[in-house]
Amino acid sequence: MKKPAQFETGCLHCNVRMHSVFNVLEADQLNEMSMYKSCSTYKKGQYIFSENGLPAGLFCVNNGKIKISKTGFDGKEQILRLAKSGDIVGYRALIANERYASSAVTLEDASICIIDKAYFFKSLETNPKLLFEVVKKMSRDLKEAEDHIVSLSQKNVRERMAEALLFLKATYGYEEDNITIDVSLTREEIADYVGTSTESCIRLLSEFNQDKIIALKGKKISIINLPILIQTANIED
Amino acid sequence: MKKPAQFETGCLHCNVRMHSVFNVLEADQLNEMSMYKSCSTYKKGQYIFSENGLPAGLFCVNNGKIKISKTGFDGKEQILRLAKSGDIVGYRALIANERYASSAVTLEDASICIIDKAYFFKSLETNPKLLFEVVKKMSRDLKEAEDHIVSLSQKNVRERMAEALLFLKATYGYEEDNITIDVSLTREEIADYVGTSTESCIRLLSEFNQDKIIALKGKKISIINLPILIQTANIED
DNA sequence: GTTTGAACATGATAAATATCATGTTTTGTC
DNA sequence: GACAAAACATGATATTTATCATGTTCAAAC
Repeated sequence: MKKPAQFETGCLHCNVRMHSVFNVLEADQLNEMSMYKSCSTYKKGQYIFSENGLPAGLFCVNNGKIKISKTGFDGKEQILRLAKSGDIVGYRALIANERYASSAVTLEDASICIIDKAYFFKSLETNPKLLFEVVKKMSRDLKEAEDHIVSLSQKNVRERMAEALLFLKATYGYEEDNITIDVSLTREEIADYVGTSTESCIRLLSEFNQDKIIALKGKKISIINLPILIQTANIED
Repeated sequence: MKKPAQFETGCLHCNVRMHSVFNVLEADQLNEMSMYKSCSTYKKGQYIFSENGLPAGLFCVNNGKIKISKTGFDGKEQILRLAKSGDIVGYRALIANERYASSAVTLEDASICIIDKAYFFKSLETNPKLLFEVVKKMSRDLKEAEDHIVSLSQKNVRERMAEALLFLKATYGYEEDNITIDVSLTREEIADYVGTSTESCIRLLSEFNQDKIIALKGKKISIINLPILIQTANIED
């Protein structure tokens, strides 16, 4: 695997800063942080960190899409979460002072910064607002995980598949055409999120396609009939 | 449902304080907190809070066992977490300033304190150590939830059932006999944690019983052959 | 102590989904 | 552009697990 290439921009001028936990920092704090961060570009499919590794800092996605997954006992992957520009990645293990319990891999070429561990901890201590931002992020992730548990436990594969497509749409949004989900995942990756076999995933996508709920073009999925998709997902509330 | 009875003890003399997030507080802080908390006793089966309710404060379990669960779209319950003496309950919604996404119900008679919301927030702001304790608790819950996701997604019911028994043992420990898990759950509740039907749960427990992995006496479950149970759970690492 | 509903139990059956097998298409690389 | 490998696709089959049906045991309330 290639070594990530380096690039540097000051945090003050970071284009995604306002959509990240660092939106609460002042200009001087951002300038200080720039001295303790380094940025790298990653090719599609590269590992940002892997299960069991020791956190050296906090990753912040500048650009690109990331999957956070965990390998089950038989080698099968489970995608736990997805990240995009402005998201912090690998924060749980860092804060808990543990080894990584999951891996992060780029879904496309990406540029990602890493903020030095010691500096980040110092920032958290001296800046309660920042800590609170991280807490809010963790709170969202926990809620999402718990919803995923209920879904895996109580819904059938068809419902979960519809839910997964809605989740992808909510996470990455549409392309310019306003119907195509702006991410390319393999059928296997979708299956690894839904918690099913690759074959079942393929079959269900084909069915949705035939039923004119979605349209397929390679790895790109367009949502043709959103109301029916929502209905298929059996969303409560 | 009966109204919980009141009782009060100073937080400074609370017997479970050192096993809670409040272990980082000083004597004067604990005395102050006593003025903003009230304690109640709950009968088995009473709701502490329910889905969609508004948090009025932080619950802290003084004594008793609690299940935190979420109702799926068809009314089926999913147990997300279990709590015991010293645990805080309902903290996620409180901190995120949201309505409860789950319900908490006592599994046995319990005494539970509630700390005033405004005071708790003030404490978090003025005491980073306390906030950090809450963060660590949330971090553990998130990790547990993610492990649960992998388990639900990749393990069969038999493996998950074995895992659930190990989880119950890890959470509540043994009774004086050193083999009986110190909690009484109905078969339905166990099924609601495992993510299976009540019938399958009953069948599997009977099997484990016949295979001399566990022993059943009413709702009490004793672990007879721990190594085999661990093996059945297919724990990685 | 009797009653009554909940919890427990077990067999039979149906449904959902995984697995296996095999073939086609797409994609990336030399 | 040829080639190899990965990804996609689909049918057949096996397995797992839920559901339905029915009966028994247990426990709380009067």
